[in-house]
Amino acid sequence: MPGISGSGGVPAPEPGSFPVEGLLAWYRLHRRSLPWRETRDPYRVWLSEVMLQQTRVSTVVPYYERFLNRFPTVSALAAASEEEVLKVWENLGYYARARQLLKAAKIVVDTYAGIIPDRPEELAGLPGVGAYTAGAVSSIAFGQDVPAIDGNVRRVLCRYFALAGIMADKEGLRYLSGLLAPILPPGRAGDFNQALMELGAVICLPREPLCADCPLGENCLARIHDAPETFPSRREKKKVPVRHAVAAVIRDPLDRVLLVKRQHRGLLASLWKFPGGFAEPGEEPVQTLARSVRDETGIDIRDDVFLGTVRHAYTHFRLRLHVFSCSVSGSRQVNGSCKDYRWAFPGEIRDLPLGRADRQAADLARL
DNA sequence: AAATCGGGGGG
DNA sequence: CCCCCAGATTT
Repeated sequence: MPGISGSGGVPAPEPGSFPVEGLLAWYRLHRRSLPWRETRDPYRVWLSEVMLQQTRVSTVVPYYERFLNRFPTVSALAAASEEEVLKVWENLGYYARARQLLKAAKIVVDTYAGIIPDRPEELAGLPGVGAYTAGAVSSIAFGQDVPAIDGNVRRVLCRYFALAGIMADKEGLRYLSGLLAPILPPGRAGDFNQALMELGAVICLPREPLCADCPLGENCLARIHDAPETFPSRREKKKVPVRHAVAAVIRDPLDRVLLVKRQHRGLLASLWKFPGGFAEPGEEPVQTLARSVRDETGIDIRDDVFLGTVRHAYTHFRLRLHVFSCSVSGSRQVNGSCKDYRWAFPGEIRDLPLGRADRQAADLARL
């Protein structure tokens, strides 16, 4: 069991002392008005929770509106193509969410008769729905008495109960879940969960918590210890490497440009890209250009002109994408191993889903 | 348990 | 530059 740092003469926390009513009252008064709070439609709640995974509220709002405008119901989504969904998702990141959401929508339509299940165990069986999302949808849309522990809730609980450790692994989350179980107000778990998240988002901030305005007040053990910002403990930071890659804007005589579709798994899966790839150790960009384009497409290029370098930060590496314009030397026939490709006009490129870096490369090439 | 998977906003 | 965000999945 994860340790509780109840040293220093501070009494161990009593779950019974948790000011549930105070928190709920604060939430009723201060809750932000957000699009997904105007409804209890399970599809809309589900969509919001998936979009909000590792993504800020302010970022999600416009995507949420646009997505619902395009796919108003789970059956409308289930009938969509992956490329349509990815295009609407473009620049929101973590594109596996979009592909899994589409898969899950098809499952709901095909095996649940279009009815989104209400129990967390069944929800968690859907692609892209983990413990948090299952609890959130179940409690918010269906009023089930289950917890939903996201990063905000984890931080609030770690502080209130002065819990040592990171508490982000399965064991830690199970412990927090056990802590919440006796606190959850029956029939109001949806509001309670959202209240905890809202508190983490606007009061119990990671760096500088606004303790003076906190409805949990003097009961918070981290505040009593006078060190709320030290909970939960942080992961060690690993330094991220810089990786170099090239992108080839290859034009044909009709002024179309060659695009290839990425693999269905891995980074930016199923999005489109310009031909090219990562540099081998010690390789110069021009060499990378010729080699990676030939490897990927079978095409030999000529007349390469350097257009510029796009810098982009991913979670576990930083990218420097060197962009070149060029034309085909010899046959325009694309390799059989390159499954999905197309010669696209600039107008068509704008309608295909691209990652941020490739989109910037397109801008550099004035496409 | 650790790595992977995006992108943007704020300090 | 750094950090973190309504996490899930794979290795």
